[in-house]
Amino acid sequence: MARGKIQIRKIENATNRQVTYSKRRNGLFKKAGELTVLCDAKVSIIMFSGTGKMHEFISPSLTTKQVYDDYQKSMGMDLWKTHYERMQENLKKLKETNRNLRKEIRQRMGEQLNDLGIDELRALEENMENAVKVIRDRKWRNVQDIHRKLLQELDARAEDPHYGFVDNGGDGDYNSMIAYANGGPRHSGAGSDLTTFTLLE
Amino acid sequence: MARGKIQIRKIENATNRQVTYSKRRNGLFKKAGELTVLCDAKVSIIMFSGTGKMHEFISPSLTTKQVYDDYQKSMGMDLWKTHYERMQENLKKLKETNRNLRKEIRQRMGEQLNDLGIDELRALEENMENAVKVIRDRKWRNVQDIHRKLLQELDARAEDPHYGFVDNGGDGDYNSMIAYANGGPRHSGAGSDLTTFTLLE
DNA sequence: AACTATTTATAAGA
DNA sequence: TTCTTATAAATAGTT
Repeated sequence: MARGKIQIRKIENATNRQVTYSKRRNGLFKKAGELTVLCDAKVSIIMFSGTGKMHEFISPSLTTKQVYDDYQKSMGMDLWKTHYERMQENLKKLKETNRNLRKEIRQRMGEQLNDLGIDELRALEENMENAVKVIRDRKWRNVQDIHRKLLQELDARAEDPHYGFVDNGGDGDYNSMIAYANGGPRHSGAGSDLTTFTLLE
Repeated sequence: MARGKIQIRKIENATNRQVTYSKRRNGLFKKAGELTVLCDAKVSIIMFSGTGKMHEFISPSLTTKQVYDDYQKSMGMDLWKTHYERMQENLKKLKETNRNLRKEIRQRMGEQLNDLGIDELRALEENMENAVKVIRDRKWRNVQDIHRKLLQELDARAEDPHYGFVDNGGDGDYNSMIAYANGGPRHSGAGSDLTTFTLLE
């Protein structure tokens, strides 16, 4: 467009190409600025040179992110936004659920009972008593399993001439095992060894 | 830029403004296309007219999303990605926590005890027995509150000549209240009225 | 949408 | 990079 017409095809000389890029970039941005003012329009230009350098134009009082969000809305492809919003809702629900679960556990530990009416207290008591029965029963079944295995072990030793059968005075593995299952060494103080049931953070 | 110079300020006549927008938009896009070819560059233009209509230019073999992703990378302002990733991690943690809380509640209801060893079973049993005591105690304090209020009410009636004192045969409010608190009408079947303690979805 | 007088952009050279 | 300038291109106002 001056001192001779040029063909619109890639400029082979790298230096010329770079110079032309620079000049025309300025021209483009100037035009974009004029368009913004003359026609009350919003323009965003992002460009990368052949060497990867980035340049941008953005109409005053706008941000590129804003333009891109509007662009997505305009395209109906605000995929990202809906995804994001759905996620945020999900997060809120999960936190709420979490609070409720923690509250229920606290109540089942005998704390924070103020919110409960008498009906609810009675229902909770009954439910927990039943559960304790189940747990106690399970505990005893465990003990019996251990007992049975222990006897088998002892039988095996008795039948195997490799092992000598030793009577250690009635306080052998079996009895101590039962004692342990039935209570074991109690810890002092209010703190329990209930590590499994510590509230999670 | 022809038939007279113009000032670069908003064109007041709406029709003229619209026409100029259209013409200059074409000019801008043409320049962008030439720049793309001549300089081996990548250009993305997004623009909105004053009336909100969107138009875009994008160098061939590119997508606008691609350009904006590159833009973010170039700016180091991967605002969304970190935000998004943080959110996703948060979500994962909450779900995990939730699973653990549910499991603990199930165990406290006497279900899913298989994962527990004998020590844990014993600790759980003890913990729950203590909790049941607290709950039972709280229940009785509630009953006593109700009792006390009832007596006050009856006293008030007795002292107020407006109310006649009626002996309804020993099965009045007080006794039925106590009976209710102490067990009340039981529901048949396995289903309980434990609505408060239903696991949340 | 076309025309065209002018203004503007810019290629090549310094 | 910037300046210069001849010339190509864009476009404001008009039809």
